[in-house]
Amino acid sequence: MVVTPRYAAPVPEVLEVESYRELAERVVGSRIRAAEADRYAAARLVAPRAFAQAAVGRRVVGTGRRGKLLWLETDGVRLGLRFGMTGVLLLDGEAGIEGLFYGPHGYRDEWVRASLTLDDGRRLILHDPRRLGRVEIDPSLEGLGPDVIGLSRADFDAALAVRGEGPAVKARLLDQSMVAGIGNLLADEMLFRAGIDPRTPVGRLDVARRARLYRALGQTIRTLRRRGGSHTGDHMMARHPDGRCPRDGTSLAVATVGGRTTYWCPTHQR
DNA sequence: AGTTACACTCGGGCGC
DNA sequence: TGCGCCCGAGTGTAAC
Repeated sequence: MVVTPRYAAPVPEVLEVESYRELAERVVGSRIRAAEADRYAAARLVAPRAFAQAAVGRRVVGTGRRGKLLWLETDGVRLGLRFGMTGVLLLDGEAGIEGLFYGPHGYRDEWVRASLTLDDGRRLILHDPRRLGRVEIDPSLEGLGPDVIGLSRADFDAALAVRGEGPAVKARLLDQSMVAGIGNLLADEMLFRAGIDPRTPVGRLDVARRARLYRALGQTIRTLRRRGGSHTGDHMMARHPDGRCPRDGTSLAVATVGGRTTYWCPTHQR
């Protein structure tokens, strides 16, 4: 009954949101017959009623994504969707295709925070146990850097440019205004693969380490996308208090870096 | 400039 | 089996 994205990981980072976008592509061409958003999903960005008014009657003509922000392009407005920590996009009632929901929290009707009902009866759903997902009308792309998928070396270098030491490299990777889409898990995984201490000030990364990080970024995106999401990294299984480095067996260090819980290997990440 | 704290919000894991 | 405490993978703002 419910059609799911290719993957619904514990937390939506860019890979998950991209799979939500692919799912949303299925409604391109349909007209929105009804729209709902609860006061949380619409919080501070738009009144629930205003969201419905803006959406109803529009035809979906395309989809777009920058980092973790997804939108539906319509013949009038752009409808933005953010997924917070636990949001998943679902498509309900697609004829002939039966999906099962294997998301991290299962499915409950009361976790539907916003929905768009299409003229053919299908329903696009923002399902979110915690209420940190949001809907938005004409979301601004200001404040979002270039998308991490397919990021060029030039854009990567620009994102890492600093005067002086700058912030910890992990903080910079998580800064959505510099590169859009990297979340905590992807950041730790790419630093793990590159062999770089997440606390290293960006300005202290030499040319060789920048090159390694750029390569690791591309590898991480490609590999985890193929495996099925941002939680499928090599580093993931060791993300617990007594985790050991899958590469050399060292006990992982854990600390807050860039405001997020960070695990790294003190032996090979320097 | 950069880091930290906290707020949001609530499921899930853990300890008792 | 039940209850309460604590954490947090996303974002935004304020304060140090």
